[in-house]
Amino acid sequence: MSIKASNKSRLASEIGKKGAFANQQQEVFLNLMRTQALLSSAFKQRLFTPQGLSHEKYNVLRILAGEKRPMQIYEVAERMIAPKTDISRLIGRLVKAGLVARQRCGHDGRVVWVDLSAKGKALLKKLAEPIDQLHESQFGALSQKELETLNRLLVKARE
Amino acid sequence: MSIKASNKSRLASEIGKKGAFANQQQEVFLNLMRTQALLSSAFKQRLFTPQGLSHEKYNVLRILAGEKRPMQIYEVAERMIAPKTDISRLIGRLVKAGLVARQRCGHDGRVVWVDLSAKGKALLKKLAEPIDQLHESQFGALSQKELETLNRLLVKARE
DNA sequence: ACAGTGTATGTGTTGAAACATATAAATACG
DNA sequence: CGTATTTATATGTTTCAACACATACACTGT
Repeated sequence: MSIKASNKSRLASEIGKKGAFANQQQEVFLNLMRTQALLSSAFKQRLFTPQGLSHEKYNVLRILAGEKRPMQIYEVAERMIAPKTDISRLIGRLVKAGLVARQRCGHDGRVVWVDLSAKGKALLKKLAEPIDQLHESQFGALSQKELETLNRLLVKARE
Repeated sequence: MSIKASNKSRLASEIGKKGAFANQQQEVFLNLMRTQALLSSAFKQRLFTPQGLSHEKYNVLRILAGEKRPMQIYEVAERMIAPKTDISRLIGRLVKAGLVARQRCGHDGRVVWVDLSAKGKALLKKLAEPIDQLHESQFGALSQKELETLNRLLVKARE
């Protein structure tokens, strides 16, 4: 990447004030930010806020539901969309909302197990269909092939 | 989209617990969230936080720099990546940091003009090259054609 | 002129994000 | 064994975000 990068940068600076590549990359970056903001705010407004959820709260629930077992707090933190140092208080808020249960481990006094409560499971069940519908309304215009391409390029940009 | 959507939803529910389309769309959605979080946090950590900037502050500066003229506060708000109701305090923080100047309009007492200060311009100039480099490190692995495709699909998902 | 409506900006308040730092338990190691 | 280090969770503090609401001015029609 380094050679390629320096070539591009040099080329960019030859082309003009801001090179073609820099502009295109910036355009993709802004586009990514905008699309993420729009799609995620639709989730927040239509589904999460009405249920007293935030993106982060929902993500904890989703992770626990996917794992189908109690998890340690740090495991949940590792799987969050964005790295989360402040997980204890987030779990605390979910406990307060009655959506997860928190229990100290007997063997290892450091460990806290977290699991979905019945209320948490019920909420996820209630949200499942609306979530699919919202995804469909957001991505329905993209063909399966386009979705695969988008997936591939998004992963590539992360690496 | 509505017919297509309902077909897909029906098909999805025929396939199983969660249909193939719903899963693929969810995967793209999570992928988008993750990639956005990763790329934007790199900007924050490497470039913005060291300069006392946030994404939102930087975006105001970027918008003003692009426009090359004083703008009204609401105009800035409209162009932010995410809709911003709480713009006054954001501008206030930028004024406090000396990065923009705020001036009441004579004719229309409601209007406030905002413009980059010399310090704000200098900061943007200082950041320009590192920003291009970071973009290059983030998107350098994608060909120009791939960037075009990614752009197109991201826009399509917004519509 | 003036009441009503629309527009532009500001603020009060609550909750959450970020970051450093703290506690507390387990493990490693001499 | 006792001390250091690592691991797991919690908290203190500051800053920011969100939402509703408030102010302040301009315009419109009568």
